[in-house]
Amino acid sequence: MSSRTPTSPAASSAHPTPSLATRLRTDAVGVFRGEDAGREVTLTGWVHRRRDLGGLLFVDLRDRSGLLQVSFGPDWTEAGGLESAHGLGAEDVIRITGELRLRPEEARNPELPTGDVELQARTLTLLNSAETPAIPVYRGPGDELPAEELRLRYRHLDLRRAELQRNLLLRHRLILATRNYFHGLGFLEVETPMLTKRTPEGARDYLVPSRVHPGEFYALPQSPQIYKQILMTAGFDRYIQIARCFRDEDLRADRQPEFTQIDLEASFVGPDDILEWVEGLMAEMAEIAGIEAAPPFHRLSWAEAMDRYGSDRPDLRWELEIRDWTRVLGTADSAILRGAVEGGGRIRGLRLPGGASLSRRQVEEIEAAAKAAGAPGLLWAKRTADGGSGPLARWLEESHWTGLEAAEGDLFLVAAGADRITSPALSATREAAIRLLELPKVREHAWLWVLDFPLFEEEDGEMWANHHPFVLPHPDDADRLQDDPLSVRGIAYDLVYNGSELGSGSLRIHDPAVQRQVLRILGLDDGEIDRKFGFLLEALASGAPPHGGIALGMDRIVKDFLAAPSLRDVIAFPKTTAARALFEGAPSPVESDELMELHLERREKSAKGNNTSSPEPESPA
RNA sequence: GGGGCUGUAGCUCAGUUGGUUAGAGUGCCGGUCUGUCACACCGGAGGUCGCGGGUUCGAGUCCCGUCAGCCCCGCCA
Repeated sequence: MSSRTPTSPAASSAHPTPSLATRLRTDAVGVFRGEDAGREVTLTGWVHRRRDLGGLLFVDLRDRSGLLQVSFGPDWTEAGGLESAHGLGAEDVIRITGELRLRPEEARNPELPTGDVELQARTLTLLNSAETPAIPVYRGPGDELPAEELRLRYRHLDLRRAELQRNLLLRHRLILATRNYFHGLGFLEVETPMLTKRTPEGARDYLVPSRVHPGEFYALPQSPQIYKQILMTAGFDRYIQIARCFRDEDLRADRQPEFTQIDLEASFVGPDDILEWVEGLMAEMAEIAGIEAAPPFHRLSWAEAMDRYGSDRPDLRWELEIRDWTRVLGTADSAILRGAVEGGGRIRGLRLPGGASLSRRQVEEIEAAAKAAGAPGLLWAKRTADGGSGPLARWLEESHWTGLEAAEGDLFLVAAGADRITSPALSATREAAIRLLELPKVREHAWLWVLDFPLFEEEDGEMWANHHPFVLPHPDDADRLQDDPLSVRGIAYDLVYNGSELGSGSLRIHDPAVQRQVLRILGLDDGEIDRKFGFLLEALASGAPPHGGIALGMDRIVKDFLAAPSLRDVIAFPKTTAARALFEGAPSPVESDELMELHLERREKSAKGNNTSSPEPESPA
């Protein structure tokens, strides 16, 4: 038995591919190399491409392992096989028996892993013919991909492409590695329900009507959060699940309504236990994906991240940092700057050496990004040979320029006011400036932990849990919980890779009294608390161990490791931005008797204008 | 819910200031071809210009509406 190099598209490390031989074939097509010449094989696969020279005919045979050229000719192919080979079309499914031969020296193809050999077909069997594919599987150099709508509509064809096969193979290997890794650490995989109780806060739930209980609904889980905490109280001290989660919110390129989390929780842990486990997992995953991850990862407190980068998930591939110029510029004779400082705000900004080369139009593009992030405006100035230019420059005396440590050619981008406004604006400014100036990266793979998030945030006078209501208050801050809750940090941590949030976790409250207190701060009265969280409080009161965990976004991990443009490229059957499945056509209307059984009634959507109600393919009259 | 981009042959795209019969490449069909690998060459078929309405002598092109896909804001504890 010869051990061959696997040629699957994502085989980037020594991960052995088992033989794909079956009763119908002796091998997969992509495994063959020069040393296999002389072997008698039977292979199956799809017709990828055909080159018909009349007397000679070549077919690129494809399966998930790769491509292999099959040659047909009168000297080695049975007459019947030769004749039907001329009629083969793209995506026909065939089976070929013949001998692997070294290709003539001048006819080898160095671009193909199997390019030194070809299968000389003796017999050909058409296992299934294919209609002309609606979208091509083959993609020539310079060919654009078909429209995304068509790729989703004909997903069975799009998924035949090597790129998507490679993506899903990597995904498989990462999931497998995850299970092995946590198994090795003593974690147990426990499944939790998909038909669950509606969660009172957070994202919109997908609801499932109950047939046996009129008017009542299950919810699909947004995450197994409460279940895993209950598993901790039950004594399963290390839990893991590759968990499917659902949130009925509008989509983005990095957001699908249905997604997969690596969900874990452990008892009797400190935050560093979780962080180190996850760092170890990321190191293993990164190695599989061929990217760099060297624990321990850099750590920033939430406050520091907001201060230096304006974001709770800064992209540290670039070093550019926000500076505090409150002292330096607070003396400038500008109403905006003075007002900001007098109002208790700060003056912060970015210094961009060489940034003065940007056109006014480009600087305005940066300002537009800041405004889109909620800033009323952005002040800017260029340091030039004869002083300065830009809206900010008129307020600047020479002493200000000195305080800014300005050099000729610098661009200064400044925002003034409360941090909660200027931080997001400066983060957007930072990203736009990096893009427009094409600043060089200082590293290709930036791993980061962001720690100590505030427990609460206030919006329109209401208190909200920053993460979720179960995060353990930081012990140093716990005495302020009642009087100054907004200043209380949680023992919480986010994993950030290249500016993308890959995971989020915390230690949890295990004292039912503290849990009740936090829920009260969030505005729930005791009745609501018992109704909505009674089962959790009951579990905590039964002797819950200190515990904590994290949830990592599997889809995003695969997407970011592949630098794929969209989550749709790492999910086999994704939804569109309108949450539709174009291939199978979900969601779809149901018959009214089915609705009746579920105690539901369809309400006509009130029509706009003087249109009557929308047409509905209901029961035929 | 809001903003933006896109929609023309199976696929990818062009289509000028509103003006004769809407084009190209590829795929498809037919033919020639024994070392191709984006095979080559010859010939052919293929169109509800997303859909509906309007302006106009005349609309792929202008206007209004609508549908779909994508990107963004809101939303996503």
